Amino acid sequence: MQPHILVIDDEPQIQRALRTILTARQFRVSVASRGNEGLTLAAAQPPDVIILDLSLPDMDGFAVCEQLRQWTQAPIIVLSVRDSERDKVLALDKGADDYLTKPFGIEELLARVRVALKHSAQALGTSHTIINAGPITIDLPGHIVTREGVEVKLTATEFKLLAYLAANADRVLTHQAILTHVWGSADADHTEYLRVYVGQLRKKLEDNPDQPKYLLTEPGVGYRFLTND
Amino acid sequence: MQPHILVIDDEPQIQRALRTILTARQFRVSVASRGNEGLTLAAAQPPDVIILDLSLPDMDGFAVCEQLRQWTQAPIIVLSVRDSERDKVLALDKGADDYLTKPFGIEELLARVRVALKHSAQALGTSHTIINAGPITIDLPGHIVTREGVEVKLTATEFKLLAYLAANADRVLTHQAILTHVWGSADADHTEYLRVYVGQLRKKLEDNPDQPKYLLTEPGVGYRFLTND
DNA sequence: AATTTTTATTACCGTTTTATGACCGCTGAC
DNA sequence: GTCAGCGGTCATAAAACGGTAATAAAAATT
Repeated sequence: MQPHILVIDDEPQIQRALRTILTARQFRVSVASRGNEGLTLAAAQPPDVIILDLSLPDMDGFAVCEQLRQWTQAPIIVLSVRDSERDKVLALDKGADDYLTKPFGIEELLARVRVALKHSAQALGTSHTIINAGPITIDLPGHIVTREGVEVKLTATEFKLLAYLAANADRVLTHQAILTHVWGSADADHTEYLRVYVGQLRKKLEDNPDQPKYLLTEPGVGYRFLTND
Repeated sequence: MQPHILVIDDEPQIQRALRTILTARQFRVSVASRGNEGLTLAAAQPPDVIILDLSLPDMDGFAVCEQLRQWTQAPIIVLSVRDSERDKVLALDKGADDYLTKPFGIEELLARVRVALKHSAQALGTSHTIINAGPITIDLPGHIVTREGVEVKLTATEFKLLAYLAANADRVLTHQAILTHVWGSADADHTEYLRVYVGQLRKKLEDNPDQPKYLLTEPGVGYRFLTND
């Protein structure tokens, strides 16, 4: 299957140019003019790479980036007319993978898209937006978690934690990795947060929180979300 | 453990600047002035991120990139005075993950290093380094050890020890080397730890712990993990 | 401004793990 | 033979780890 690229940019000439060039290179292309539209499209058809313009009519590009990162790890290439270092650092720290200042060479963009695709190929679970594990269903873009069909209400942090574990299902995630991803690198040593929040998730999701079947502890290492295929 | 960054650049002032800044940010830094030296260093101490200047005294930066990609997937951030699109495309297609034109802002570089580290962390989680020895299977990233298909529960230290022995399979590892790697340099002389923990591993892994087939003692020297049946 | 929800933080407890010492047996040197 | 040194085994106290409940602080809602 051809890689799928989502372009979020409101300038018509950029839209046209990118669509033409990317289609010519055999990519499947979706285009959104507004941030919200982009988020919806991304959720409906998970792209392999996202090209995101920072200046959008309806919302801040940084915010779009942040929102996307709540549930997808697809590479984000940010485009912007602004060359300021502050913007670059901010975008990259909000989860962007690359930052290109307009005007840019089309061959450079394509090369950077190739790099992004290489990365997205490495990160497997990216394409699944809905994860199942026994009676539990996690709709990542929709921020909805259900157990035996009924919705389970999770707080923002609980969801972020579960989303990260589920996006890397069946793999061990170290305390460090989880903490830096969910709480930020400043809290990388607060393993007590993990104990508390994993406990809360277990209480809400597991049939028998004492003997978890899905949210497993890997003693001395971290945690793992089991999907029991 | 602090992330390790390898800088390959021959300009003394860049060397100095990067070393200072990166060290201040708690990274472990190695510096090479020539391409060959860089390749050797990378092999000796695999870095988490490589910062590579394209213009080197002894060899072409593109070639260094290509060579590195033969065996490592560590993210490579290319630095160059040349802003030409051709160079960028070439470098990225040769395996670089990012391309920064000098002069660059130090905060931007740091942000891009953070992005690279994010990628290298992900790559680690997905690569399936599995070691086999007779009935024993060791899944290093998964932290899972099985014997005849059934999972063997190991403690964190037991696993760390076994992982180190298995990662250097069939080679003799001295008491010193093992102790510094698993327990840290402070405990480098406590060979009694080794006796105890190797014993525990044998009990859990060997068919006949008295006559080990895999976890061998090298009298007076150290231990060796055998994979050859 | 008051109330509720969420997040950060602490204290405590049971269990597991780790560090560590005592003891034992083998092997080679004298 | 015996003794020293090395490696293996067993037992155990101390420490670390993970789970849970409670509470304080902050944020969001009303």
